[in-house]
Amino acid sequence: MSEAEITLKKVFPNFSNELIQEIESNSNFQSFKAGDVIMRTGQYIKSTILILKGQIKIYREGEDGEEFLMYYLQPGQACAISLICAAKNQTSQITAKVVEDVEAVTIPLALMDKWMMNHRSWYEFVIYTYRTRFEEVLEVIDNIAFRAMDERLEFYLKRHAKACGCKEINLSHQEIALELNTSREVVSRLLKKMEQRGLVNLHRNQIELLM
Amino acid sequence: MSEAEITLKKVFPNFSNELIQEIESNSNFQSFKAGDVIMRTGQYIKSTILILKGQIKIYREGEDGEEFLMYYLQPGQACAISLICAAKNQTSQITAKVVEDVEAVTIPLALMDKWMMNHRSWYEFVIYTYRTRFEEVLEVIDNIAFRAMDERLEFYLKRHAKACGCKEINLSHQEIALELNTSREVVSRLLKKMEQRGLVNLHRNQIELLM
DNA sequence: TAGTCACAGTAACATTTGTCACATGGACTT
DNA sequence: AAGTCCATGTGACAAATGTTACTGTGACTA
Repeated sequence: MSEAEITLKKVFPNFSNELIQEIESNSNFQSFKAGDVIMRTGQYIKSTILILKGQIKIYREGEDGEEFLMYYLQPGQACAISLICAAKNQTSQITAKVVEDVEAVTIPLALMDKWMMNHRSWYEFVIYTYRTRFEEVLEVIDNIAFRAMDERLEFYLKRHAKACGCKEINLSHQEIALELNTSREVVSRLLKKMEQRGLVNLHRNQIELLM
Repeated sequence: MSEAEITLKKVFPNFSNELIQEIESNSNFQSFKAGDVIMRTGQYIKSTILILKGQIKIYREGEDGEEFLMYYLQPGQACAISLICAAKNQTSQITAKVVEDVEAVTIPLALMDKWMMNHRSWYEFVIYTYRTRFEEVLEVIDNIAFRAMDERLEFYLKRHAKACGCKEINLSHQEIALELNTSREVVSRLLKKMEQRGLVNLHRNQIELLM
């Protein structure tokens, strides 16, 4: 096995060996820097991306440039939207921005379709991806439909902590406000209340979760 | 061709003849009355449903019984969530309620999975369903994330008119409020403003769209 | 050291939305 | 006709959120 194949196997343990070989011989290994925008609303989707390392933020863009967080992509995952849209020659309805430097494999559209038929493990991966993302998006809807900003903020912080695997969140109030589509002042206000309730400790550019 | 096959072919023109035969010989034709709840949050999904006639409302349920409209299912469509969840033995995260009397075909889980591999037209149908529903859900997110209640109400009315194919919407303010997760008074207030702007005419139990 | 900048805190106010209370008016029943 | 629903209209107020304006503070730099 080549080194690339070993990496793939580690990050995507459910892929069959034949599939991994196909990926390795047909795809591009690429790197992206934090801050890069990989995909943008309205762009045509020509390929999908399998994440090997790093983190990508998927969000919906409002008319005035608001960013509304949908979910994070992490190693072992792929962008559900690109998997779906790729089926027909479609433009993206979301924006993908690199949060932590990323190493990834890009897979051309044509192959994906072929693999669905030929590789059971690819088919299962795609279905699994659809399902989990759909669920995640449903949860997002729950939050904005049924919950007030204070609960949404709590949910956001927990999700973020889970994504980075630690209790210290290094974001400014401004950045959080953007992702929740509210204003910095509101975030400050609510965080202050959370601090009074003993749920967080606030520092400069850092929020320490106590939950 | 049997009568059932002719109906299927008419409502699902893209299905291959072999697929239609398989559906006809393996599935149950069922009817549901308006008001029936076909699927409920937390229930196990054992089958999916292809709609032949009528209309079904898919919504998300809040903790206190709020109903938040996701989308409508119509003839020629299937529930994306059931297609997805069916892959693994999964509980439903949405509720499906019949709006207009429905005739439908229920398809057991096991067959769906088999057909994905054997029938190209089924595979394409499933992928298409995923994609369009995902897009619809993204639009819903846009609405609640970026828009205020007045815009959401307008959007809701337009969508409803489109679904029923007419300009008269026969819903009470109370029903609309439920689906937008707000209160009747707010809906009344906003509708009144819309009437003043010449966008609608208000009658008892009916809203006439002028847009 | 002084200046600058980004981040955070906060008071005051505006706006939107939710809630309560009550009125009106049509449709239907008795 | 009187009574009873139900849908709707509306004023008054409460609560949540958005906005404006200003302050303080730590970090960095000229």
